[in-house]
Amino acid sequence: MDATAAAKLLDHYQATARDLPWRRGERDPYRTWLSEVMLQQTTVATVTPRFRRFLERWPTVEALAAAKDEDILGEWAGLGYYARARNLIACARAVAERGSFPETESELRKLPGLGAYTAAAVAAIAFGEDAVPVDTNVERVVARVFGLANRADVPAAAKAWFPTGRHGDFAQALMDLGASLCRPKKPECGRCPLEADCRAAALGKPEAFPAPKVKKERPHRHGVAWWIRRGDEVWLVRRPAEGLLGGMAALPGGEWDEAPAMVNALAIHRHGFTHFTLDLHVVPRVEPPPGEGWWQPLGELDRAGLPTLYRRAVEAALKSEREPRLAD
DNA sequence: TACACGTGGTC
DNA sequence: TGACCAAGTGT
Repeated sequence: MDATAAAKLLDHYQATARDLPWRRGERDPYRTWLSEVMLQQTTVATVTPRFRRFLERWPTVEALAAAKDEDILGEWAGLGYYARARNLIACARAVAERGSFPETESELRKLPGLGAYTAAAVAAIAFGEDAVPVDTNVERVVARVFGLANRADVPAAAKAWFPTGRHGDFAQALMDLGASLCRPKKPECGRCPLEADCRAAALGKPEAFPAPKVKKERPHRHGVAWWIRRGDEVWLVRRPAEGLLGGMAALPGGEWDEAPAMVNALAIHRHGFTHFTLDLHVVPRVEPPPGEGWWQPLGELDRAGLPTLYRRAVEAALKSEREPRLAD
């Protein structure tokens, strides 16, 4: 692939790029890092308002490092993949401790939550290094342009194609193209600046590149969440720091099992995780179980920082209390 | 390498 | 409506 195609893509990007809030702070490693972590496996539409809120509340990495864990986890609630938030906290404190962000890909890579993609993205975008960030968009666009069915062949092809001195812009141009025209399904090759340079388009089968991943079956599980009221309050707990929804606020309850729960539930909320689905049976109970927890006013549930599973389960329970006949 | 790890949007 | 998918990382 020649430099002309790369130049065409950069021109197209310059002409069409959206005014995303983190683009204005591209040379600010804090803003670049924060946006890249939030964008891991999460859409631009979801991230945009959350990024603004984070930046308003914690304008610098020092401010974020000084914040309480529960405040940061609460602000992350609903964004998913909560290990990202736990790593965000650890990373902010490591950076504040050393005084500033490291400025090379290899040093960035050592920080918690910065894997191969994010370290390369921050190095390229914030520090102008010729690092090669390969996310799912870059992978797909490069696989199509070069006609690579095998994803393992993509990084080398990408590295050869990225124009020297423009890696940050080029990565964003590829990601933007992947999100807009070069989509997984029904790509708009007719509007793509790279159509004439694209092997997959020439073959007439852009969707065949890269080869689809093999999908796995999702098991179904059941669990119990206790619904414990005291006046206009409900008993909440904090989940263990590790594992699923680690460190997040929650309704108390036991382990999730594959066996159906034989209990009389106030509500049953079905929730889909990445690797299994869950029927959470919300069951009334009088006394809190042993252990730490707190009474959360029902009028201040938004401030509890509940992940979506529990936010929806609480909504279902409240609805069922209001309209017992309509309860499932 | 393969799996755990959330959620919301799209078709 | 269920499958697919998203600016991936850690183990």
